[in-house]
Amino acid sequence: MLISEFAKAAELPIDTIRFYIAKGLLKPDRSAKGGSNPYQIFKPEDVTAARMIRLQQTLGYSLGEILALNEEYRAGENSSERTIEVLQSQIERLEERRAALNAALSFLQGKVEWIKAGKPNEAPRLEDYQC
Amino acid sequence: MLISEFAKAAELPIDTIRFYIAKGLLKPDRSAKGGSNPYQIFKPEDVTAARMIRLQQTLGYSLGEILALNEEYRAGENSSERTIEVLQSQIERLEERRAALNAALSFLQGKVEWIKAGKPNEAPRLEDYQC
DNA sequence: TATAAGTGCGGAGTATAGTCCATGGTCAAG
DNA sequence: CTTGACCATGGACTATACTCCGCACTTATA
Repeated sequence: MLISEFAKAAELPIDTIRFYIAKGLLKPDRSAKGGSNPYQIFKPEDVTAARMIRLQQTLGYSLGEILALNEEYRAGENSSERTIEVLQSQIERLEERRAALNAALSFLQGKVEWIKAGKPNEAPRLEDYQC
Repeated sequence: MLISEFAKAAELPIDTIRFYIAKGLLKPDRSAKGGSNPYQIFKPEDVTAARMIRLQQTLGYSLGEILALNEEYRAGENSSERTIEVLQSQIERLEERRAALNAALSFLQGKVEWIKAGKPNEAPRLEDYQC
């Protein structure tokens, strides 16, 4: 897969892909086909990797953190215990984020209920939700 | 409340507070006490507003979006129907975000299970989760 | 072999979100 | 009335994450 095809598959601009390559987040093969090809070749796994990067971004990680997490993950790949540790720490961080998100949702839903009920005395207060 | 006290209450650097004021995200009173005071005066509600901004940030909104959302909210404050519409759209966006987050969690937890189970043939694939 | 389309690379430019600093004004205590 | 702590403003600076541009090279097609 050449970069333009990969860009379509990953739904990312080519420039962004090159930026990720420069940052070390993506590592397409160079010179496949016996060294005659000067272009970067992408595998289907790279599409998954790109999707993972975007997912991690929406979860609030910077590209630097994503690189560190993914390298940490790769480093622990030969030890299942270490891999599980890495995954668990990522899961914990996501669970914290989910808790904050749920608190925000409760807060907003509480506001809706409060308005629908004809504004009884007390409006929901942000401080009452652990956001 | 003067800015240094507010900074402690909101747990934000003074410079960041000033930055938010410049962006229109916070609007402390100017010249309270009969115009004799040239300083910005913060109310407890401003602390709540600051917390809300940080919460919205962790949920992935940019300061520009937060400003727009909050102004939209204020604009609809005289109409409870409009207010509910605004809140509902914010709630929907948060629910989408929660769905993506839950998908990511399932994916990571699936990976842990897969490793713990001694790596049966199929690893969980990101594409199987709507992230 | 010309020509268009695609690729790689370096470097400049942009947007966002702060962060730091110098200057100068204000205020309360001594 | 001076001193020290606090405050406001403008402008410069930083980091992150792109985004765009120009140039040179490659490859497929006519």
